[in-house]
Amino acid sequence: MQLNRIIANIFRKYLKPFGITDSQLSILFVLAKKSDLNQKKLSELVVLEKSSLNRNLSRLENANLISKNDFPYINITDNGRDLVLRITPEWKKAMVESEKLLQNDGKIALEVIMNNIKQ
Amino acid sequence: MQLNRIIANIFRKYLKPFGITDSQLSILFVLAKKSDLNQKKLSELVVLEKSSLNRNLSRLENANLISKNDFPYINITDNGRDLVLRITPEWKKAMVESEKLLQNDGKIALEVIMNNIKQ
DNA sequence: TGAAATAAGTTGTATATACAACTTTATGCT
DNA sequence: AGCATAAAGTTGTATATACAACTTATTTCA
Repeated sequence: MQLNRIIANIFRKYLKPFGITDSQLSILFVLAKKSDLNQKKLSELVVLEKSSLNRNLSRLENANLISKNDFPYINITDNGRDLVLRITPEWKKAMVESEKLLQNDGKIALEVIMNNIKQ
Repeated sequence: MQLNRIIANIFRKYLKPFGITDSQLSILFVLAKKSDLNQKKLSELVVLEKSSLNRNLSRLENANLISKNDFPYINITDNGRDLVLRITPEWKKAMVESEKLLQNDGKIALEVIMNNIKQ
């Protein structure tokens, strides 16, 4: 559980300059790939309770990163796509830093999965 | 990051009947091993910001699981040791469930993110 | 087609966390 | 010893989350 907090702190550090949280970035990543998802589907994809998702969507809408205009479907805005592009390098840095930590704690199952995906 | 939430939810589910959070359990685990730690040391061991630790200690003290009597050192109470013994089986269940999820769903969730990065 | 039932979306509330500011305690130095 | 400085501990504040209750939208079926 400590690892959860450590990794969360790492991501927070890298994402703070963009005024966005890791949950919100996850949402943008998904929306960048798929359009016309409703909140139910989105909440399953990003594994956020529906009320938490709903509030994150409000924040993202206020920041003009997503649009609720075509209810009930949620779509990313051009602004949102632009942010995803700009933020990805920082996100990668957070990943690298997290992976280093995970490797140090070799007993953690997470590491196995991360390595698998890295191929 | 989704994995963080999934795992946190699993632990919350198993620990809820005991009225304790995963952070608080981490603290008890450490205190069961080592005595006479001050808050500074403890916060490093459990990787909790000092104010978060401080508030968790207040909660644990209210529940009579730890004692602040020999300031500045924190010690677990007999009550606390007893809880650790009773809670450990449930904690293990949470670990098993977490590991299963990591193997089944974690990979898929991470692939979604990795695909977004490739673009 | 329209009412009942179900699902999706939103809001209310409590809790946990981090950062920053503040207070208290400990340390160092003359 | 006593003052200044640093460290540890506490409190103030904002944010994110989950669960529960509530509202709105959709589906089902007679």
